[in-house]
Amino acid sequence: MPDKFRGNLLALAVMVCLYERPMHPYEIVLTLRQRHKEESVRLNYGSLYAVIASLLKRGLVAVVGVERQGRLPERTVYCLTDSGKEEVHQWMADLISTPTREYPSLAVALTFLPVLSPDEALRLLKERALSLETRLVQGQASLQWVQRHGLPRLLWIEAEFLLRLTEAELQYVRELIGEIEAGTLEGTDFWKALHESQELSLGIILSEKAQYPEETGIRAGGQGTAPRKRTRHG
Amino acid sequence: MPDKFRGNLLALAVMVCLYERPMHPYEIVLTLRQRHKEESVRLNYGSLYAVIASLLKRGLVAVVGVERQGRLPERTVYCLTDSGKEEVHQWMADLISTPTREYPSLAVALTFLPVLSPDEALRLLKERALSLETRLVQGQASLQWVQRHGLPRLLWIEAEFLLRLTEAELQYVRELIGEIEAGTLEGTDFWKALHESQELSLGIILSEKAQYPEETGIRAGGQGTAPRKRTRHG
DNA sequence: TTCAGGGTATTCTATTTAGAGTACTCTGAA
DNA sequence: TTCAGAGTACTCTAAATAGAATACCCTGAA
Repeated sequence: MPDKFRGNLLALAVMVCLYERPMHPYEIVLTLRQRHKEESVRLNYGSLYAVIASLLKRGLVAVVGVERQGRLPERTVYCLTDSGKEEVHQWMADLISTPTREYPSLAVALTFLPVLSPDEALRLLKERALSLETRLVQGQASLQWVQRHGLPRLLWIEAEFLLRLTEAELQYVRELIGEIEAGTLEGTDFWKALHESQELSLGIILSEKAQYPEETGIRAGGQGTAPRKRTRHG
Repeated sequence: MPDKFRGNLLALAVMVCLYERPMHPYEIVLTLRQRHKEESVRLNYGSLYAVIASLLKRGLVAVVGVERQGRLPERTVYCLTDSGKEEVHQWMADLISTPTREYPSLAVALTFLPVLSPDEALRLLKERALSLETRLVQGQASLQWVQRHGLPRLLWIEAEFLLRLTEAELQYVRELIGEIEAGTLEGTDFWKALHESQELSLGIILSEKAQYPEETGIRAGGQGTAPRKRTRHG
Protein backbone atom coordinates (compact mmCIF):
# COMPACT_ATOMS: atom_id res chain seq x y z
CA MET A 1 0.00 0.00 0.00
CA PRO A 2 2.46 2.67 -1.09
CA ASP A 3 1.42 6.28 -1.19
CA LYS A 4 1.46 6.29 -4.95
CA PHE A 5 -2.25 5.70 -4.88
CA ARG A 6 -2.91 8.20 -2.15
CA GLY A 7 -3.96 10.81 -4.64
CA ASN A 8 -7.62 11.29 -3.99
CA LEU A 9 -8.83 11.78 -0.45
CA LEU A 10 -12.30 10.80 -1.58
CA ALA A 11 -10.95 7.25 -1.57
CA LEU A 12 -10.26 7.58 2.15
CA ALA A 13 -13.74 8.92 2.79
CA VAL A 14 -15.24 6.03 0.86
CA MET A 15 -13.27 3.50 2.87
CA VAL A 16 -14.23 5.08 6.17
CA CYS A 17 -17.88 4.90 5.11
CA LEU A 18 -17.50 1.23 4.30
CA TYR A 19 -15.85 0.71 7.67
CA GLU A 20 -19.30 1.33 9.10
CA ARG A 21 -21.18 -1.09 6.86
CA PRO A 22 -21.40 -2.19 3.22
CA MET A 23 -22.94 0.37 0.93
CA HIS A 24 -23.43 1.09 -2.73
CA PRO A 25 -21.72 4.13 -4.24
CA TYR A 26 -24.67 6.42 -4.31
CA GLU A 27 -25.46 5.58 -0.71
CA ILE A 28 -21.91 6.60 0.19
CA VAL A 29 -22.43 9.97 -1.42
CA LEU A 30 -25.69 10.49 0.43
CA THR A 31 -24.09 9.52 3.72
CA LEU A 32 -21.17 11.86 3.28
CA ARG A 33 -23.45 14.65 2.20
CA GLN A 34 -25.87 14.17 5.03
CA ARG A 35 -23.04 14.34 7.49
CA HIS A 36 -21.57 17.42 5.90
CA LYS A 37 -18.33 15.74 4.97
CA GLU A 38 -18.51 17.38 1.56
CA GLU A 39 -17.17 20.43 3.32
CA SER A 40 -13.82 18.79 4.01
CA VAL A 41 -13.63 16.24 1.19
CA ARG A 42 -14.02 17.13 -2.46
CA LEU A 43 -16.95 15.09 -3.61
CA ASN A 44 -18.29 14.45 -7.09
CA TYR A 45 -19.75 11.64 -9.09
CA GLY A 46 -17.16 11.65 -11.80
CA SER A 47 -14.44 10.76 -9.34
CA LEU A 48 -16.51 8.52 -7.10
CA TYR A 49 -16.95 5.58 -9.41
CA ALA A 50 -13.41 5.78 -10.70
CA VAL A 51 -12.08 5.87 -7.15
CA ILE A 52 -14.11 2.86 -6.14
CA ALA A 53 -12.96 0.95 -9.22
CA SER A 54 -9.40 1.70 -8.22
CA LEU A 55 -9.98 0.54 -4.64
CA LEU A 56 -11.53 -2.63 -5.99
CA LYS A 57 -8.57 -3.31 -8.23
CA ARG A 58 -6.21 -2.88 -5.33
CA GLY A 59 -8.22 -5.24 -3.18
CA LEU A 60 -9.09 -2.63 -0.58
CA VAL A 61 -12.81 -3.05 -1.13
CA ALA A 62 -14.78 -6.02 -2.41
CA VAL A 63 -18.17 -6.54 -4.01
CA VAL A 64 -20.76 -7.87 -1.59
CA GLY A 65 -23.61 -8.14 -4.04
CA VAL A 66 -25.75 -6.41 -6.59
CA GLU A 67 -29.21 -5.05 -5.89
CA ARG A 68 -31.84 -3.70 -8.17
CA GLN A 69 -35.03 -1.77 -7.66
CA GLY A 70 -37.52 -1.72 -10.46
CA ARG A 71 -35.79 -0.73 -13.62
CA LEU A 72 -33.43 1.69 -11.98
CA PRO A 73 -29.76 1.01 -12.63
CA GLU A 74 -28.19 -1.80 -10.62
CA ARG A 75 -26.59 -0.96 -7.32
CA THR A 76 -23.32 -2.70 -6.62
CA VAL A 77 -22.75 -2.98 -2.89
CA TYR A 78 -19.17 -2.84 -1.65
CA CYS A 79 -17.52 -3.70 1.65
CA LEU A 80 -14.11 -2.90 3.13
CA THR A 81 -11.56 -5.73 3.12
CA ASP A 82 -9.01 -6.36 5.84
CA SER A 83 -6.23 -4.77 3.86
CA GLY A 84 -8.64 -1.93 3.26
CA LYS A 85 -8.93 -1.40 7.00
CA GLU A 86 -5.18 -1.46 7.31
CA GLU A 87 -4.85 1.08 4.53
CA VAL A 88 -7.31 3.38 6.25
CA HIS A 89 -5.18 3.28 9.36
CA GLN A 90 -1.93 3.83 7.58
CA TRP A 91 -3.26 6.60 5.42
CA MET A 92 -4.81 8.39 8.39
CA ALA A 93 -1.56 8.11 10.31
CA ASP A 94 0.46 9.60 7.46
CA LEU A 95 -2.07 12.32 6.89
CA ILE A 96 -1.92 13.45 10.48
CA SER A 97 1.74 13.01 11.24
CA THR A 98 3.16 14.56 8.09
CA PRO A 99 2.21 18.02 6.87
CA THR A 100 2.26 18.34 3.10
CA ARG A 101 2.76 21.35 0.95
CA GLU A 102 -0.60 22.87 0.12
CA TYR A 103 -1.30 25.44 -2.56
CA PRO A 104 -4.10 27.76 -1.44
CA SER A 105 -5.26 29.83 -4.35
CA LEU A 106 -4.77 33.09 -2.52
CA ALA A 107 -1.05 32.33 -2.24
CA VAL A 108 -0.80 32.21 -6.02
CA ALA A 109 -2.78 35.40 -6.34
CA LEU A 110 -0.52 37.21 -3.87
CA THR A 111 2.52 35.97 -5.74
CA PHE A 112 1.43 37.87 -8.79
CA LEU A 113 -0.35 40.73 -7.07
CA PRO A 114 1.76 43.43 -8.76
CA VAL A 115 0.17 42.70 -12.16
CA LEU A 116 -2.86 44.50 -10.80
CA SER A 117 -2.72 48.15 -9.93
CA PRO A 118 -2.58 48.99 -6.24
CA ASP A 119 -6.04 50.54 -6.41
CA GLU A 120 -7.52 47.51 -8.06
CA ALA A 121 -5.77 45.16 -5.66
CA LEU A 122 -7.11 47.15 -2.75
CA ARG A 123 -10.66 47.04 -4.03
CA LEU A 124 -10.50 43.30 -4.64
CA LEU A 125 -8.90 42.54 -1.31
CA LYS A 126 -11.65 44.45 0.44
CA GLU A 127 -14.22 42.47 -1.47
CA ARG A 128 -12.55 39.27 -0.33
CA ALA A 129 -12.42 40.45 3.25
CA LEU A 130 -16.15 41.00 3.12
CA SER A 131 -16.79 37.50 1.79
CA LEU A 132 -14.54 36.02 4.41
CA GLU A 133 -16.40 37.85 7.15
CA THR A 134 -19.69 36.48 5.93
CA ARG A 135 -18.30 33.01 5.70
CA LEU A 136 -16.90 33.29 9.19
CA VAL A 137 -20.18 34.43 10.68
CA GLN A 138 -22.07 31.64 8.97
CA GLY A 139 -19.52 29.08 10.01
CA GLN A 140 -19.67 30.19 13.61
CA ALA A 141 -23.44 30.13 13.58
CA SER A 142 -23.32 26.64 12.15
CA LEU A 143 -20.95 25.50 14.88
CA GLN A 144 -23.17 26.97 17.56
CA TRP A 145 -26.23 25.32 16.11
CA VAL A 146 -24.47 22.00 16.25
CA GLN A 147 -23.34 22.58 19.80
CA ARG A 148 -26.83 23.44 20.94
CA HIS A 149 -28.11 20.23 19.38
CA GLY A 150 -25.74 18.11 21.35
CA LEU A 151 -23.34 16.84 18.74
CA PRO A 152 -20.03 16.23 20.52
CA ARG A 153 -17.27 18.57 19.46
CA LEU A 154 -15.06 15.65 18.52
CA LEU A 155 -17.22 15.16 15.47
CA TRP A 156 -16.81 18.73 14.32
CA ILE A 157 -13.19 19.51 14.79
CA GLU A 158 -12.60 19.73 11.06
CA ALA A 159 -15.13 22.53 10.80
CA GLU A 160 -13.45 24.26 13.73
CA PHE A 161 -10.08 23.91 12.05
CA LEU A 162 -11.34 25.20 8.72
CA LEU A 163 -12.78 28.19 10.52
CA ARG A 164 -9.44 28.88 12.12
CA LEU A 165 -7.76 28.95 8.76
CA THR A 166 -10.40 31.32 7.49
CA GLU A 167 -9.80 33.58 10.48
CA ALA A 168 -6.07 33.59 9.83
CA GLU A 169 -6.66 34.42 6.20
CA LEU A 170 -9.02 37.26 7.02
CA GLN A 171 -6.59 38.68 9.49
CA TYR A 172 -3.79 38.61 6.94
CA VAL A 173 -5.94 40.18 4.25
CA ARG A 174 -6.93 42.96 6.62
CA GLU A 175 -3.35 43.67 7.55
CA LEU A 176 -2.41 43.74 3.90
CA ILE A 177 -5.19 46.19 3.11
CA GLY A 178 -4.05 48.39 5.95
CA GLU A 179 -0.45 48.36 4.87
CA ILE A 180 -1.17 49.08 1.24
CA GLU A 181 -3.40 51.98 2.24
CA ALA A 182 -0.87 53.34 4.68
CA GLY A 183 1.91 52.80 2.18
CA THR A 184 3.94 50.87 4.74
CA LEU A 185 4.21 47.78 2.58
CA GLU A 186 7.73 47.98 1.30
CA GLY A 187 7.70 48.16 -2.48
CA THR A 188 4.36 49.94 -2.76
CA ASP A 189 5.93 53.12 -4.12
CA PHE A 190 7.52 51.23 -6.95
CA TRP A 191 4.32 49.31 -7.53
CA LYS A 192 2.40 52.56 -7.91
CA ALA A 193 4.97 54.04 -10.24
CA LEU A 194 4.82 50.90 -12.35
CA HIS A 195 1.13 51.32 -12.97
CA GLU A 196 1.23 55.05 -13.50
CA SER A 197 3.42 54.73 -16.54
CA GLN A 198 1.71 53.30 -19.62
CA GLU A 199 3.69 50.20 -20.26
CA LEU A 200 4.00 47.62 -17.53
CA SER A 201 7.54 46.42 -17.49
CA LEU A 202 6.52 43.44 -15.56
CA GLY A 203 9.95 42.01 -15.16
CA ILE A 204 9.78 43.52 -11.74
CA ILE A 205 6.71 41.54 -10.85
CA LEU A 206 8.80 38.48 -10.81
CA SER A 207 11.66 40.65 -9.55
CA GLU A 208 13.91 40.08 -12.51
CA LYS A 209 16.85 41.99 -11.22
CA ALA A 210 16.43 41.19 -7.58
CA GLN A 211 18.90 39.03 -5.81
CA TYR A 212 17.27 35.83 -4.84
CA PRO A 213 18.82 33.38 -2.47
CA GLU A 214 20.26 30.86 -4.87
CA GLU A 215 21.73 28.36 -2.51
CA THR A 216 20.89 28.89 1.08
CA GLY A 217 19.82 25.45 2.09
CA ILE A 218 17.01 27.28 3.83
CA ARG A 219 13.76 26.13 2.36
CA ALA A 220 10.41 26.40 3.97
CA GLY A 221 9.29 23.06 2.62
CA GLY A 222 9.84 19.67 4.15
CA GLN A 223 10.92 17.40 1.32
CA GLY A 224 10.98 19.96 -1.47
CA THR A 225 12.86 19.66 -4.72
CA ALA A 226 16.60 19.56 -4.48
CA PRO A 227 18.11 23.04 -4.51
CA ARG A 228 19.38 24.17 -7.88
CA LYS A 229 22.26 26.31 -8.95
CA ARG A 230 21.60 29.26 -11.16
CA THR A 231 21.54 28.71 -14.89
CA ARG A 232 21.65 30.88 -17.96
CA HIS A 233 20.72 30.12 -21.48
CA GLY A 234 20.60 31.73 -24.91
CA MET B 1 -12.70 33.38 -21.16
CA PRO B 2 -15.06 31.64 -18.78
CA ASP B 3 -13.75 30.07 -15.65
CA LYS B 4 -14.26 26.62 -17.06
CA PHE B 5 -10.64 26.61 -18.07
CA ARG B 6 -9.42 28.06 -14.84
CA GLY B 7 -8.43 24.68 -13.52
CA ASN B 8 -4.70 24.82 -13.27
CA LEU B 9 -3.03 27.79 -11.65
CA LEU B 10 0.16 26.88 -13.43
CA ALA B 11 -1.50 28.38 -16.51
CA LEU B 12 -1.70 31.71 -14.70
CA ALA B 13 1.93 31.52 -13.67
CA VAL B 14 2.93 30.77 -17.25
CA MET B 15 0.99 33.74 -18.54
CA VAL B 16 2.48 36.08 -15.97
CA CYS B 17 5.94 34.92 -17.01
CA LEU B 18 5.14 35.63 -20.62
CA TYR B 19 3.87 39.07 -19.62
CA GLU B 20 7.49 39.87 -18.94
CA ARG B 21 8.86 38.64 -22.26
CA PRO B 22 8.54 35.72 -24.68
CA MET B 23 10.03 32.50 -23.41
CA HIS B 24 10.17 28.83 -24.20
CA PRO B 25 8.54 26.41 -21.80
CA TYR B 26 11.66 25.21 -20.09
CA GLU B 27 12.78 28.79 -19.58
CA ILE B 28 9.49 29.46 -17.86
CA VAL B 29 10.12 26.62 -15.46
CA LEU B 30 13.61 27.89 -14.70
CA THR B 31 12.32 31.38 -14.13
CA LEU B 32 9.60 30.29 -11.78
CA ARG B 33 11.98 28.04 -9.93
CA GLN B 34 14.68 30.63 -9.60
CA ARG B 35 12.16 33.03 -8.15
CA HIS B 36 10.82 30.45 -5.74
CA LYS B 37 7.36 30.50 -7.19
CA GLU B 38 7.27 26.73 -7.02
CA GLU B 39 6.43 27.23 -3.37
CA SER B 40 3.06 28.73 -4.17
CA VAL B 41 2.30 27.18 -7.55
CA ARG B 42 2.33 23.45 -8.19
CA LEU B 43 4.92 22.99 -10.89
CA ASN B 44 5.77 19.97 -12.99
CA TYR B 45 6.73 19.12 -16.51
CA GLY B 46 3.84 16.84 -17.19
CA SER B 47 1.36 19.63 -16.71
CA LEU B 48 3.46 22.42 -18.18
CA TYR B 49 3.36 21.43 -21.81
CA ALA B 50 -0.28 20.40 -21.67
CA VAL B 51 -1.18 23.70 -20.05
CA ILE B 52 0.68 25.68 -22.67
CA ALA B 53 -0.97 23.69 -25.45
CA SER B 54 -4.31 24.56 -23.92
CA LEU B 55 -3.43 28.25 -23.68
CA LEU B 56 -2.34 28.16 -27.31
CA LYS B 57 -5.59 26.58 -28.39
CA ARG B 58 -7.56 29.25 -26.58
CA GLY B 59 -5.51 32.00 -28.20
CA LEU B 60 -4.11 33.30 -24.92
CA VAL B 61 -0.55 32.69 -26.01
CA ALA B 62 0.99 32.52 -29.46
CA VAL B 63 4.10 31.01 -30.99
CA VAL B 64 6.81 33.57 -31.63
CA GLY B 65 9.34 31.24 -33.16
CA VAL B 66 11.30 28.06 -32.83
CA GLU B 67 14.94 27.93 -31.80
CA ARG B 68 17.39 25.12 -31.76
CA GLN B 69 20.79 24.65 -30.23
CA GLY B 70 22.92 21.86 -31.62
CA ARG B 71 20.98 18.69 -31.60
CA LEU B 72 19.05 19.45 -28.44
CA PRO B 73 15.29 19.37 -28.82
CA GLU B 74 13.70 22.39 -30.42
CA ARG B 75 12.58 25.22 -28.23
CA THR B 76 9.26 26.76 -29.12
CA VAL B 77 9.09 30.33 -27.90
CA TYR B 78 5.70 31.67 -26.83
CA CYS B 79 4.38 35.14 -26.14
CA LEU B 80 1.27 36.43 -24.43
CA THR B 81 -1.51 37.72 -26.69
CA ASP B 82 -3.77 40.66 -25.89
CA SER B 83 -6.61 38.42 -24.83
CA GLY B 84 -4.04 36.55 -22.75
CA LYS B 85 -3.24 39.79 -20.90
CA GLU B 86 -6.91 40.38 -20.36
CA GLU B 87 -7.36 36.86 -19.06
CA VAL B 88 -4.50 37.35 -16.60
CA HIS B 89 -6.25 40.42 -15.25
CA GLN B 90 -9.62 38.80 -15.01
CA TRP B 91 -8.30 35.64 -13.43
CA MET B 92 -6.26 37.54 -10.87
CA ALA B 93 -9.26 39.68 -9.99
CA ASP B 94 -11.48 36.65 -9.45
CA LEU B 95 -8.79 34.86 -7.50
CA ILE B 96 -8.40 37.71 -5.08
CA SER B 97 -11.96 38.90 -4.74
CA THR B 98 -13.62 35.52 -4.31
CA PRO B 99 -12.52 32.99 -1.73
CA THR B 100 -13.00 29.41 -2.87
CA ARG B 101 -13.51 26.32 -0.85
CA GLU B 102 -10.16 24.69 -0.20
CA TYR B 103 -9.58 21.18 1.06
CA PRO B 104 -6.50 21.06 3.25
CA SER B 105 -5.56 17.47 3.89
CA LEU B 106 -5.56 17.93 7.65
CA ALA B 107 -9.25 18.80 7.51
CA VAL B 108 -9.99 15.41 6.01
CA ALA B 109 -7.83 13.69 8.56
CA LEU B 110 -9.59 15.44 11.43
CA THR B 111 -12.95 14.50 9.97
CA PHE B 112 -12.10 10.87 10.42
CA LEU B 113 -9.90 11.17 13.46
CA PRO B 114 -11.97 8.74 15.57
CA VAL B 115 -10.91 5.79 13.41
CA LEU B 116 -7.59 6.06 15.19
CA SER B 117 -7.32 5.44 18.91
CA PRO B 118 -6.92 8.53 21.08
CA ASP B 119 -3.39 7.46 22.02
CA GLU B 120 -2.38 7.01 18.43
CA ALA B 121 -4.00 10.26 17.41
CA LEU B 122 -2.14 12.05 20.16
CA ARG B 123 1.21 10.60 19.14
CA LEU B 124 0.67 11.51 15.50
CA LEU B 125 -0.55 15.02 16.25
CA LYS B 126 2.55 15.62 18.33
CA GLU B 127 4.67 14.43 15.47
CA ARG B 128 2.91 16.87 13.17
CA ALA B 129 3.34 19.72 15.62
CA LEU B 130 7.07 19.06 15.60
CA SER B 131 7.24 19.14 11.81
CA LEU B 132 5.22 22.32 11.72
CA GLU B 133 7.56 23.96 14.20
CA THR B 134 10.56 23.10 12.07
CA ARG B 135 8.86 24.37 8.97
CA LEU B 136 7.95 27.57 10.73
CA VAL B 137 11.47 28.23 11.93
CA GLN B 138 12.88 27.58 8.48
CA GLY B 139 10.28 29.75 6.85
CA GLN B 140 10.97 32.62 9.20
CA ALA B 141 14.69 32.32 8.65
CA SER B 142 14.10 32.36 4.92
CA LEU B 143 12.00 35.50 5.20
CA GLN B 144 14.66 37.21 7.30
CA TRP B 145 17.36 36.27 4.83
CA VAL B 146 15.36 37.86 2.08
CA GLN B 147 14.73 40.97 4.09
CA ARG B 148 18.40 41.38 4.86
CA HIS B 149 19.18 41.11 1.17
CA GLY B 150 16.90 43.94 0.26
CA LEU B 151 14.10 42.23 -1.58
CA PRO B 152 10.99 44.38 -1.07
CA ARG B 153 8.33 42.73 1.02
CA LEU B 154 5.75 43.19 -1.73
CA LEU B 155 7.50 40.41 -3.61
CA TRP B 156 7.28 37.99 -0.71
CA ILE B 157 3.81 38.41 0.65
CA GLU B 158 2.78 34.95 -0.48
CA ALA B 159 5.48 33.40 1.68
CA GLU B 160 4.34 35.54 4.59
CA PHE B 161 0.77 34.42 4.05
CA LEU B 162 1.71 30.76 3.82
CA LEU B 163 3.61 31.13 7.06
CA ARG B 164 0.56 32.61 8.72
CA LEU B 165 -1.51 29.63 7.72
CA THR B 166 1.14 27.32 9.09
CA GLU B 167 1.11 29.23 12.37
CA ALA B 168 -2.66 28.94 12.60
CA GLU B 169 -2.46 25.24 11.92
CA LEU B 170 0.21 24.69 14.53
CA GLN B 171 -1.77 26.61 17.07
CA TYR B 172 -4.85 24.53 16.41
CA VAL B 173 -2.95 21.27 16.55
CA ARG B 174 -1.43 22.28 19.89
CA GLU B 175 -4.81 23.16 21.33
CA LEU B 176 -6.20 19.87 20.14
CA ILE B 177 -3.37 17.95 21.74
CA GLY B 178 -3.93 19.81 24.98
CA GLU B 179 -7.65 19.14 24.98
CA ILE B 180 -7.33 15.47 24.19
CA GLU B 181 -4.77 15.05 26.93
CA ALA B 182 -6.85 16.99 29.42
CA GLY B 183 -9.96 15.14 28.34
CA THR B 184 -11.80 18.40 27.79
CA LEU B 185 -12.58 17.66 24.17
CA GLU B 186 -16.22 16.72 24.31
CA GLY B 187 -16.67 13.17 23.04
CA THR B 188 -13.27 11.92 24.14
CA ASP B 189 -14.74 9.58 26.74
CA PHE B 190 -16.81 7.89 24.11
CA TRP B 191 -13.89 7.81 21.74
CA LYS B 192 -11.78 6.01 24.35
CA ALA B 193 -14.50 3.52 25.14
CA LEU B 194 -14.88 2.82 21.45
CA HIS B 195 -11.27 1.76 21.13
CA GLU B 196 -11.14 -0.17 24.38
CA SER B 197 -13.74 -2.63 23.22
CA GLN B 198 -12.59 -5.03 20.53
CA GLU B 199 -14.89 -4.23 17.71
CA LEU B 200 -15.03 -0.71 16.39
CA SER B 201 -18.61 0.12 15.71
CA LEU B 202 -17.58 2.96 13.55
CA GLY B 203 -21.03 4.17 12.78
CA ILE B 204 -20.35 6.71 15.45
CA ILE B 205 -17.33 8.02 13.61
CA LEU B 206 -19.62 9.46 11.08
CA SER B 207 -22.09 10.03 13.90
CA GLU B 208 -24.77 7.75 12.57
CA LYS B 209 -27.36 8.48 15.20
CA ALA B 210 -26.51 12.08 15.74
CA GLN B 211 -28.92 14.78 14.72
CA TYR B 212 -27.43 16.76 11.92
CA PRO B 213 -28.85 20.02 10.80
CA GLU B 214 -30.79 18.91 7.76
CA GLU B 215 -32.19 22.15 6.59
CA THR B 216 -30.91 25.14 8.37
CA GLY B 217 -29.97 27.35 5.53
CA ILE B 218 -26.81 27.90 7.48
CA ARG B 219 -23.91 26.70 5.44
CA ALA B 220 -20.33 27.73 5.82
CA GLY B 221 -19.74 27.66 2.09
CA GLY B 222 -20.32 30.43 -0.37
CA GLN B 223 -21.98 28.84 -3.36
CA GLY B 224 -22.21 25.30 -2.05
CA THR B 225 -24.51 22.60 -3.33
CA ALA B 226 -28.18 23.17 -2.84
CA PRO B 227 -29.36 21.92 0.54
CA ARG B 228 -30.87 18.48 0.47
CA LYS B 229 -33.66 16.88 2.39
CA ARG B 230 -32.94 13.66 4.22
CA THR B 231 -33.40 10.42 2.34
CA ARG B 232 -33.70 6.80 3.30
CA HIS B 233 -33.27 3.75 1.17
CA GLY B 234 -33.25 -0.05 1.33
C1' DT C 1 -54.30 12.98 -16.68
C1' DT C 2 -50.32 14.54 -17.48
C1' DC C 3 -46.21 16.28 -17.01
C1' DA C 4 -42.86 19.36 -14.50
C1' DG C 5 -39.58 18.92 -11.10
C1' DG C 6 -36.80 16.55 -8.24
C1' DG C 7 -34.58 12.30 -6.69
C1' DT C 8 -31.96 7.87 -7.89
C1' DA C 9 -27.83 5.68 -9.77
C1' DT C 10 -24.56 5.25 -13.01
C1' DT C 11 -21.86 5.92 -17.34
C1' DC C 12 -19.40 8.66 -20.69
C1' DT C 13 -15.98 11.58 -22.52
C1' DA C 14 -12.73 15.04 -23.10
C1' DT C 15 -9.21 16.95 -20.56
C1' DT C 16 -5.70 17.04 -17.07
C1' DT C 17 -2.26 15.34 -14.46
C1' DA C 18 1.99 13.29 -12.54
C1' DG C 19 5.95 11.58 -13.23
C1' DA C 20 8.85 8.59 -15.72
C1' DG C 21 11.29 8.29 -20.00
C1' DT C 22 14.22 9.91 -23.82
C1' DA C 23 17.92 11.85 -25.81
C1' DC C 24 20.98 15.02 -26.23
C1' DT C 25 24.99 18.43 -24.22
C1' DC C 26 28.52 20.05 -21.20
C1' DT C 27 31.95 20.00 -17.40
C1' DG C 28 35.59 18.31 -14.91
C1' DA C 29 37.96 14.82 -12.27
C1' DA C 30 40.67 10.50 -12.57
C1' DT D 1 40.46 10.32 -22.61
C1' DT D 2 36.73 9.00 -20.94
C1' DC D 3 32.87 8.84 -18.60
C1' DA D 4 29.98 10.00 -14.46
C1' DG D 5 26.95 13.37 -13.18
C1' DA D 6 24.34 17.29 -13.87
C1' DG D 7 21.73 20.09 -16.91
C1' DT D 8 18.62 20.91 -21.07
C1' DA D 9 14.26 20.26 -23.28
C1' DC D 10 10.65 17.88 -24.33
C1' DT D 11 7.48 13.55 -25.00
C1' DC D 12 4.80 9.69 -23.54
C1' DT D 13 1.50 7.10 -21.08
C1' DA D 14 -1.44 5.45 -17.69
C1' DA D 15 -4.47 7.15 -14.64
C1' DA D 16 -7.45 10.54 -12.51
C1' DT D 17 -10.82 14.22 -12.89
C1' DA D 18 -14.97 17.06 -13.56
C1' DG D 19 -19.14 17.40 -14.83
C1' DA D 20 -22.47 16.54 -18.37
C1' DA D 21 -25.47 13.00 -20.01
C1' DT D 22 -28.45 9.19 -19.52
C1' DA D 23 -32.28 6.87 -18.01
C1' DC D 24 -35.23 5.65 -14.87
C1' DC D 25 -38.70 6.55 -10.82
C1' DC D 26 -42.06 9.17 -7.97
C1' DT D 27 -45.04 12.95 -6.31
C1' DG D 28 -48.30 16.37 -6.67
C1' DA D 29 -50.35 20.42 -8.77
C1' DA D 30 -53.09 22.14 -12.83
